[in-house]
Formats: sequence, C-alpha cells, structure tokens
Amino acid sequence: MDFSNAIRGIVRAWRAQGRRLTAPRRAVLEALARAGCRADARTVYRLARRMYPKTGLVTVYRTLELLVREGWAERWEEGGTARYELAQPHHHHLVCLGCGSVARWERCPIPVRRGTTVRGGFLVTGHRMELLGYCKACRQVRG
Amino acid sequence: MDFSNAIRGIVRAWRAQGRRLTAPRRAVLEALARAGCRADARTVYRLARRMYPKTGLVTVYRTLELLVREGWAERWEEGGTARYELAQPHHHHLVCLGCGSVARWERCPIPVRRGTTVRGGFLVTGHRMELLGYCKACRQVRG
DNA sequence: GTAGCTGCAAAGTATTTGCAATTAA
DNA sequence: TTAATTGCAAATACTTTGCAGCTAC
Repeated sequence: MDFSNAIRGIVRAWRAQGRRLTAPRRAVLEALARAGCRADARTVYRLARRMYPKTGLVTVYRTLELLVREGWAERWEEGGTARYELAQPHHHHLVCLGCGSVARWERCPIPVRRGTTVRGGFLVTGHRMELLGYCKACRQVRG
Repeated sequence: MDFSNAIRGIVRAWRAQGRRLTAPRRAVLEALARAGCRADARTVYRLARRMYPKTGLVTVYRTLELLVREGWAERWEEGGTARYELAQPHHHHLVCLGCGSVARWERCPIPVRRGTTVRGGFLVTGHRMELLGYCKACRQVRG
C-alpha cells in the first residue's frame, strides 16, 4: 500500500485551512501510513518517535482524532483500545477469531450505495464492514 | 422485538452446562433484552437493578462478557465504552453521524455466505456491518 | 456440602484536559 | 509577531482483579 498520495492530500488540505505543519504532525502522518491496518495510538507513537523523537503521546492522540474528525482516518475500537488507519482507498477487513489478526480486504461486496435512503428516511453516506472467521494459519492449527 | 425466546434458549443452555441461574444473572439477561441496541454496561446495570436491586456493576460486566464469549451477545465499542446487545435475530445497524443514534436494521445486504473462503484461505463464519449516514430528524435539521 | 457466583474495594489501562512554553507562518 | 500547537502532569473514565462471603444445586 502506498499512502503518499493520501498524505500529500492531507498536507495540502491542512495548508489551505491554515493549519500548521509541525514536525510531530508530519511524524504521526508518516507513522500512520507505515503502521498498516488498525494501529493503536502507542504503535503510531512508537513509529512517530523514530521520525521525530520528541513527539509526545498526547499529540499523537490529538492528531489522530483530528484526522478522524476530518474524514482522513477511521477509528475502530477493540478490547478497550482505539485503533486508527487511513481511510483511503476504501477497504474492509478480515478479522481472525483465532489469533485476532486483521487483514485488509480491498473488495467491497456491499450493494447499498451512498445517497440511498433506507428504513423510513435514513440517508446512507457510507458503511463499514468486517468479515469474521479464521485465517489460513488458524485453520491449519484447528484442523 | 421480543427476546423471550432468546432468553429461554440461554437459560436452557446454562442449565445444561451446569451454570447457576442466580437472581443477578436473570436480571442482567432481562435488562439486556429490554435495553435495545447497543446498551452500555451502566444502562444494563440500571435496568437490572430495577429487577434485582442488589445487582452489582461487576456482575453485570461479568455476565455480559460470558454472553459474548458464548455467542449469545455481541460487543461493540464506541467512544471508549463497550456496548452490548443480544445477537439474535441477525441484524445490522444504521448509525447517525449527526446525533449518534443507532437503529436496528433487520435486512442483510451482504452476499458473502458463511463457509465461503476468501483472499487466500480466510474462512468466513460471520460478519458485522453498519451503515453510516443521517437519520430523518438530523436530515431535517441540516436541510 | 461445595463449587460456582457475587460484590466490594483496589488496581490497571486508555484517553482527555489544564496550562505554560514553544514554534510555524 | 502571534495564534496554533505541543508536552507534561494530573484528572477522568471504563473495566478488570483479588478475595472473603454467599448460595444454587
């Protein structure tokens, strides 16, 4: 996955909004892109510090929340921990009930389109889905 | 929604397993059924105490986790809070991005069946989905 | 009778907030 | 210059755990 386009887009939008492009923010962006699917704040923090060691955990939280609020990132919660990832390109997840691993799945089998209205007036603007099951490795162990 | 069948099933299964049907557990079951979609532990606690006032919050947590572990209930996490609901009958959710309300949606538009294998060996046994958008009330306010 | 269950209080963990210092533009 | 941003430390919120007493079976 190459997220350089996504990052460029975010940087451009932030510039246009008058937001400041600080070193910690750049580090969090880069870290989020490298972290893969559903990284928790601590993971992003650890990666961000490689790029800018003075980055603080609080700034990681604040930057991630900013990205979610503006739609650049998605937030998932699992086991009492928030997890984040870049939203684009659209994708879903395969969640293994055996080992807990989460894999990216770029197909989208959901036929409900944006702009559709369902169940008495609910306007659909998006969706999120996960397929639950067992990954190859766990299936081999369980037989 | 009538959950009396679900509750009867749970009680029967617990009996068969040798689990004890204590007053707090009955209260939590009943409370969960009455609470509707995605009730947090405190809501279940409050309702359970109406039926059995000595119910403790810790027991609520423990009973809910037991139900999730055995597949009777589903756990969702939102905003740092775990939310629970009875899993049967199968349904999805309409989540309003305006007011945060969550409505039950009994249709299932997902064509990926249990038992299917996707993406190099991942065996699908279930799924969860939510449609994001705006409820009728919020659409009227936003115009 | 006895294992399983309960509830209190304490501990653990994740996340948010107040605020003075810092810094990008 | 100056308002946005940062990071520390403290506060908050949710959930889990240790353990002694209780109770369904």
